[in-house]
Amino acid sequence: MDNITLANFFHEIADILELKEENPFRINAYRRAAQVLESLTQNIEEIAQKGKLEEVPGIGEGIGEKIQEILKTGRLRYLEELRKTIPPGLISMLAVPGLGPKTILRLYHEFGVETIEDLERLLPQHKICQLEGFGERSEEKIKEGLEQFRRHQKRSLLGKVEPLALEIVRTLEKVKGVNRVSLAGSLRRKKETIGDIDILCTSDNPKETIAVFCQLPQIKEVKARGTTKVVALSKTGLEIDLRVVEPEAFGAALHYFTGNKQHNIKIRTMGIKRGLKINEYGVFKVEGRGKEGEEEQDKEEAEKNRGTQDEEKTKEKEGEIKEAVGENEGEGESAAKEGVRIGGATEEEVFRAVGLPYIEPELREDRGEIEAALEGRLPKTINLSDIKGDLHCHTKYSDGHNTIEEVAQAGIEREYEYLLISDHTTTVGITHGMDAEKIQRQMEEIEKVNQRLKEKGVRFRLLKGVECDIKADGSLDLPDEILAQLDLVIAAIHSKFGMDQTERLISACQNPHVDIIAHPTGRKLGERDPYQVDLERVMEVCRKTKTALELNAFWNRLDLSDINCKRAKEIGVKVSIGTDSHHILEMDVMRYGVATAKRGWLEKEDVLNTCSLEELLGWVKNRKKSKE
DNA sequence: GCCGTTTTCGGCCCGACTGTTTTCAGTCG
Repeated sequence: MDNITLANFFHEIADILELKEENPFRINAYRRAAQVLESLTQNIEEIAQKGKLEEVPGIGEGIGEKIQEILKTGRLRYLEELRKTIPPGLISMLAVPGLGPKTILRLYHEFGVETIEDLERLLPQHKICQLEGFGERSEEKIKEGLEQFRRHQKRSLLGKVEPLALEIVRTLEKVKGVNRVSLAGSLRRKKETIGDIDILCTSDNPKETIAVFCQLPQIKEVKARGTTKVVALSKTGLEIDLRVVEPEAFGAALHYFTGNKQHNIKIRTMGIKRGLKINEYGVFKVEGRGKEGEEEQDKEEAEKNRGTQDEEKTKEKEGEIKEAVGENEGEGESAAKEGVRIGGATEEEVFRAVGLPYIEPELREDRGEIEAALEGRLPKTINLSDIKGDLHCHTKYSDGHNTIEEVAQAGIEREYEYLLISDHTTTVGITHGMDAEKIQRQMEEIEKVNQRLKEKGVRFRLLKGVECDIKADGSLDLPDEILAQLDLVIAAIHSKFGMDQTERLISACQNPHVDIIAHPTGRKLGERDPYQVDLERVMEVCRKTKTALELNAFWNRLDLSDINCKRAKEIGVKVSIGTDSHHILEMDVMRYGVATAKRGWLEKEDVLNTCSLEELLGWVKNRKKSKE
């Protein structure tokens, strides 16, 4: 059983327990176990076989036993019992923005609302606003939440969201009084899918900045607006959060809003052990923290309530507190800023405060980066500037838009040393791909272009290649004698996605001419799940045959995924980053590939196309020899 | 349910904003 399927058992338990208003820490334990399972590079089944389940952080005795049961029987009795205790539709309602367990349960008990459809039918009757504790606005908010849910059931893809986000960042940078602007959240971590856009800035005039932001042409509607924070909806229906912070808190806020949640919790917990309080306002030394500190906690409580308490009642208390924290703090922020500030202007200061070196945003997923940082074994991850060429490009010879000459020019503009022309073969019918005759013609044209560039003294070379289809029986779509003439051969699956692809991919790897397997799992984000394949076995064959696996940089694929990249590295398989571009403008998606490689902990030497041209051709030669 | 340089028991990150009520609960990130 794969880790994701297993993780879903625990997500479901957490969802149900949430609706049953169980102990939140217990819920979080299940949630955390699910997340840990999702980010493990090793198959949990192997770990279980070695009896090492409980060595996995977040998995203890209870969850360990449940995993064993699932692996053994494919079922979990505990979950099956749990399911009987609540109507199944309630779980899906948790996904509606603004609806939490309390509201869902209330609506269920008052009106028998069991599904999202029930809720949609109830809304026009205007009964919700008559409930105690609810009003016109609450009902309106539920309606808006439902609309947002319907519109945006799926998370958005990185490559679709990033351009809009950068456009807003650039606009904000020009606003008077704004000093620094940065993306935060999953967008900054370059996660393959994005829930919302988080933007952070510093400003001389926060009020004015917030006012300007709310008027931006990209904004359709403002959902919430305070003195430091705005929640808005873009015209594309995506949520955009803006936070305005003070310059001395920029690093702390950037770290905090970049996440992810588990990473933050670990950092803050490390802070607590050092007598520090870490929040979005900075790093603070708190006297008495880490010990009993009851007095401190009382004070904290009082502080928390300060901004909201009745002025008359708290006058006396307030006098004391103001003395303790200083007069000039903003309302409601004083509690957060309690203690002596020891850092927070930069993210480095936050990490340093807990004894860590800087950790890149792409690594902040609580996948062992904090432990690695502590032990001084953080990877020196790959950067876009390390990429020496694109190893997957299409031209007019199949379904690409540009000529060979144009593609070469685009490669030169990106300061590449080389670029692999890799058009489809004929089996991929709709692409009008290449047969043996057509590819001969293409090779001749590539030679001519290379010759012209050489004469002009341009240090750039087009490589002759192909994206050869792997047929259902594992054979390739071009004869070996043709493949032998090419500089590099990519092989990929484009049909019969229903079958198990393990043997099909393995036989392709074993062909002496195949250098790279493209988009190895066939997934299309938000469209198509990965096909059935035992990637572990394929990777093992790749290691033996020295075949590289592609990280397809196109944002709707990003295949290999970050976690699979990490696994490839562990097994010792090279990763080749290719854009699969069908238009020269698409060649810039390389940055999403590099970001995903970073998220997979890949270093320069793990990636094939960080090699110079000579090294690359040497690698091919050496690989061919070892396959013979 | 997990975990331990604060503990094998008793903690578990921390704050903003909204709506409805007037002191706080709910939700979100």
